[in-house]
Amino acid sequence: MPTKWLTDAEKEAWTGLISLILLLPGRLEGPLQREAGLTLFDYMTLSQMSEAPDRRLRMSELAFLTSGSLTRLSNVVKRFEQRGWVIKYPDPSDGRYTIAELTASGYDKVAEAAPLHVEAVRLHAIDLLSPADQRALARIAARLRVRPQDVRN
Amino acid sequence: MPTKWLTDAEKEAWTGLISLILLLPGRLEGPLQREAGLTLFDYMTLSQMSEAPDRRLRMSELAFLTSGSLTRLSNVVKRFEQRGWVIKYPDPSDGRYTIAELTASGYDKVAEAAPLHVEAVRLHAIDLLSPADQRALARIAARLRVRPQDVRN
DNA sequence: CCGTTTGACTTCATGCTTGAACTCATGAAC
DNA sequence: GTTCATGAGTTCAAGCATGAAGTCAAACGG
Repeated sequence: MPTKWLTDAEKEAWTGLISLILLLPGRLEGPLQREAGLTLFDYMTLSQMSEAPDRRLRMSELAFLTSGSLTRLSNVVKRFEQRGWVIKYPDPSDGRYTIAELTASGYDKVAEAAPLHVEAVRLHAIDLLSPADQRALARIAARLRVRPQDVRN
Repeated sequence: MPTKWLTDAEKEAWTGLISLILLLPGRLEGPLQREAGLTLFDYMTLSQMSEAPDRRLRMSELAFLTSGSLTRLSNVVKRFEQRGWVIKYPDPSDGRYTIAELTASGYDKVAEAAPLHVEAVRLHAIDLLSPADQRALARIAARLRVRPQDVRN
């Protein structure tokens, strides 16, 4: 079964997408890493917790919201727990779930890191795009977030 | 100097971009990793070499083309060399540069991996987007590739 | 009840990535 | 010429990510 190759237009979208994927993580993570000692994924995790009701979420919901695997999240939250930013406990209503809750110290950390992140996002992305580009980007991302069925990975 | 926060429209572009960055690498890398033992960055590196004149490039050009750091590239190319996919030698015209050249065996490897990659790109990206989306994506990526000055990282 | 299944985590070994600190070739300054 | 400065590339240690295999709690079937 020969795979259908890409047309020129598709190829341009492809190269663009790949370069975004390879380039932006480093650019967006740099300031967070240097000045707050956080990875981008760390920041997104803390940020999602800080916006949740009572600043807590089930691990599996958090994994979904951060687009990460449960394995990855488990490791990250373990490190947070060791630094005192998060506490973990079984969900009282169903012991199969684990709840991760942001501590006051964890909240302080997000608040410290947020301006660094916003500034980096402006510098490397938002401020380089027109409003129409921004709408297109949001639309494109929404379409790609939907994962096709029949996929293992 | 307080950082300017994001408007709602900017925030949607931002969340979209972040989710792309966190989600797509894993999806695009899965098939390559499972069936060819390559990372996405590995594949892009081999692919760039295979398309270059005489299938060879200076390390620093290759780093630029793959959007990677020289450190990263050096490690990756060292592994390629050990597997016999690449040979390295100093540029005869200027000993400060190092040239990395794809071997026949390395070319075979790219040829083997290419259909896996194209299929994954179709499944997870291209085929989910309209032609207008594809044009927008290429345009957006082109704008973001331009790195702002005054940046360390 | 008791075994089985399901799904939510956790752990661990392995491999990759990163920044800091090197080495080395060349061109420039004196 | 000798010393410096520059920039390419490498190495190393530390930390992070991943998939496979494990644990454990609740639901389900008989």
